[in-house]
Amino acid sequence: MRRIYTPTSAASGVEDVLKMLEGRWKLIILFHLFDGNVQRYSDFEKLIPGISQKMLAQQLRQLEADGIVARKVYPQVPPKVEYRLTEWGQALCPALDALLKWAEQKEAFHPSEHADDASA
Amino acid sequence: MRRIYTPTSAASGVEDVLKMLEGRWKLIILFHLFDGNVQRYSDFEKLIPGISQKMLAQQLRQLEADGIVARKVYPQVPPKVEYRLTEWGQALCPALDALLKWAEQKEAFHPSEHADDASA
DNA sequence: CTGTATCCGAGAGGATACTG
DNA sequence: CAGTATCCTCTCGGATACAG
Repeated sequence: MRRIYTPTSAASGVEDVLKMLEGRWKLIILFHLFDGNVQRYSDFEKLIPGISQKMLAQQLRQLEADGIVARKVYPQVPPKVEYRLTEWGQALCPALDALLKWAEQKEAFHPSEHADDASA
Repeated sequence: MRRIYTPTSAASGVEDVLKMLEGRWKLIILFHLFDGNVQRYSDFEKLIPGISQKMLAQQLRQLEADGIVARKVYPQVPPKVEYRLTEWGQALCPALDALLKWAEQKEAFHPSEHADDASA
């Protein structure tokens, strides 16, 4: 019995959890929190050039509400806020890592899709 | 050096690959193809009650175009079409598995969030 | 520095009808 | 059976301005 995914028993819960990772920036944000990394709001802005403040704040809030990311505010001026993975969030690292490895394997299965035109 | 994710070198490629998994149904579909499972169009309709035909076909096409899912058409009537993971798609299984394990760990970190009403 | 508020366009996704 | 076509709605996400 190699079945790992049982639709009737797990699907409902799995879909819920999966939704927490949806959105254009969630995974990207999480990757930058990988491995215990701690980032500030402004760090993300630098690390993820394409993201808007609205999206960054919004995604961060959702991640926080879902218990994946922890937000720590330092009561000082100017404000300082740190983001890091919660315990459960860190449990996501193996999956993040597997995803990364999969991404890297793309070249192995689809070599030089945008071939080297250097030879021309 | 424990860094696994290198923004400057991998981000561009990783984001691309990550996009292939975005969308409300992609992962769900993939989970049903887990472990070498082969499914027909109508199987998915039964397995994923909430999905519309449009979305099912569309997501399947994209997955196919991205080289994650293979589509096999049997030239007969009535038509028969089978879907399965490509080689690269199967390389996703470890990640899918890790995601599943993570989802299951939710209870461990957030026990009985919707408390047992059976006691009432 | 770390956000929030508002407006706006694009596209995701749903419902329904139709076809080879 | 396995889709496609069309329409419609709603949310996602970007841009800009403002605030504690």
